[in-house]
Parts: sequence; structure tokens; C-alpha cells
Amino acid sequence: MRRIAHIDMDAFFAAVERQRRPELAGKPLVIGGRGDPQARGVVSTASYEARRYGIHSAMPLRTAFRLCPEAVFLPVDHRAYSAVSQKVKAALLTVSPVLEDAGIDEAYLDVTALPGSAEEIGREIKRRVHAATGLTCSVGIAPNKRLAKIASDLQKPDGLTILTEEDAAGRIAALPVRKVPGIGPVTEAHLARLGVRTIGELAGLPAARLVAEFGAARAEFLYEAARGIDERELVTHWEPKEHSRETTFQQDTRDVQTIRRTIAELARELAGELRADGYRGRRIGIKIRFTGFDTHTRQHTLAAPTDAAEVIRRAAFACLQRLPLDRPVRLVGVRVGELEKGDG
DNA sequence: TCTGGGGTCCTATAGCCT
DNA sequence: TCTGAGGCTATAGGACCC
Repeated sequence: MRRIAHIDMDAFFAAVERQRRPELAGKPLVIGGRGDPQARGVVSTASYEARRYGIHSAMPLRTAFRLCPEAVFLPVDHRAYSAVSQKVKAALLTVSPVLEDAGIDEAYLDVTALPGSAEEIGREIKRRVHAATGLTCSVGIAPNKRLAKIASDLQKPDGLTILTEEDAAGRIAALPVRKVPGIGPVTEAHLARLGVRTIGELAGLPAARLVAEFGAARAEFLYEAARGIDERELVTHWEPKEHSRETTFQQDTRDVQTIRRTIAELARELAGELRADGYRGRRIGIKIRFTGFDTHTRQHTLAAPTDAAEVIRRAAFACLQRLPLDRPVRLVGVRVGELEKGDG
């Protein structure tokens, strides 16, 4: 039987900000966008004090401001959080060498081979993360990744939750299906139309019904998720498949020159990033989001991979020609895919 | 009224080939 | 030559994640 730990940092961005600005202690704190609650942007992290006002991740900053005007709003400082994130991952690697990086504030650890009870291992993980960073995290330990992630979410902040093979099914049955990582608002609504709201009810749906409603691949995922089945191994090495840059205008624009200039800038930034990371890509794409969130993409595959701003810009402009700009534009993005490790 | 930016993966469709 | 099945690739869109 495997033993997988999922580690989730508590209100990570807010915790890092509070650590370097102790005067923020105890205040509702909202991290997101440029830190201007009147500008376009969404909440990346809300401190627990801010959550009491109903503020949560992905909420527009303007809405958060309306809910709690006295909250402190700060811009996202990705570099600072990445630096702390590296310390967290380094601390975790002292516990077990089998680590999957699952984002800036979470990770999976395979702790199967370690001696001691799950409780002891969980406490040791939390102790080492705190010793390295001064921050708290929530930990879930279970027989697989999916259950470990569900477990880490059951008690937070600063929680430790163990799910065993025997009690897992019983303890997740009453949870809403939304607690399963991979079930989002669309699948949740679809299941609700079938009268399914909890993981236990999902487990009651016949496999054939799932296939009819969701298609084979999705049905298999739902079938296994409902039963706590997950044989996926940890992914300990990862290479990026694409790089992209996008930006939302503070006000929607119909001005083609603004759109072209922005695409050119994004292409230049993207090229710099590719060169810094040592990648070249063959697939160049653009994304245009119109007023009303109507989003379109166009892409083109080059004969040879590139990391040159000029080549990316030209291909992006060619893609742009294929989209009629007949409405105000909210967002533009540039993407480079089919990446390969460049040789200079 | 609103709804970021960086990604991954899956699906549908169309064209081409055998 | 026509028709059709199935595989493969390129493209566009969408769901989901942090």
C-alpha cells in the first residue's frame, strides 16, 4: 500500500506578505493583480480575516473591495513567493526524495518507504516546513494522490488529516462532488442535473450512465474519483510544453494599433523568457478575448522552432489577420508551443 | 455589475492518406 | 473510379488547476 502526502501552504501569498510586513498581522489582506482594488484583476489569495467577509480566490478585486473596503490590497509579487516556495520544496525533499511539484504552494510526497505512522510523518513534514520558512501548511496523507489532496483540504489552516484505505470511502461519501480535484463548476452543474451532489451519490451512478453523459474518458475519471481509486504515480520531472503571455486591457479597446503594439510587446517578452529558459517553439498562437468574454484563438506551426521575437511577432500578426476585429477587445495573448530544449 | 495570468489535458472537427 | 473505414495531424475551443 502506498502512502502519499499532499502539502498545501496556508493562504500562501498572504502569509509571505505578512511575514515581511508584521504590521499586517491580524488585518484582512487581499493579494491580487496590481494591488489596486479599482483596477481589473482578481483575488489570488485572501487571508483568513478577509475570507470572513466572503472574499475568496478568483473573485474580482472590485467585488472584494465592495465586501471589505478596509482590507489591505497588495499586488502579486511572484518572485518573492517563488523564493519561499523553493525553501518549502527543499525542506520537503529532506523528508522524502520522491516529490511532485504541484504549483507554487503545493506538493505531493511519496512517503511509502518512511518508517513511522502517518501521524508522525505528517507532523515531521509540518515541523520541517515551519523550521525552514516560519509558515504553516495543511497536510493530507492517504493511499493515493487524489485522496491525499482531498484530505489536506478537510482541515485547514495548519491541519493534518489521515485517510486510510478502510475509512476513505466512508469519510468522503458525504462531501460535495466539487471537492474532487478535476470536478469544476461545469461538471458540478451537469451532475446536479442528474440529481448528484455528493461523492457518495456519484459512486451510485452506473458506469454506463456516466459514459452516456460524459463520454468514455471523463466517465472513467468520475468512476474512479467517486471510489477513491487513483493509481497515478508522482511526476518528479517535468518539462514545459508551452509558454504564453497575455494581458487584459484596463478598458476594452477597438484600436487596432493598440492591439498590434501589445501583441508585439508580448512577443518580445515571450522571446526573452524562452531564451532565458533555453527553449524554442514551433507553434505560435494568439488569443483574443472580446467584450463579453468571448474568446478566440488562432495558431500557426512554423517549419523550424524559434526563440526570436521578430519571428514570433510576425507569426502572431499573421494569426491576427485571420480574426475579424469587429468588437471591442478585452484581452490579447501570445503563445509559443511545441517547445524543445534549444541549442542556442 | 463582474470575471487575471500562467499553464495542462481533452474533445471535436477537418483534411489527408491508405 | 467511387465509397467507406480508420489512422494521423493540425487546429479551435473548453474545462480545470494554482
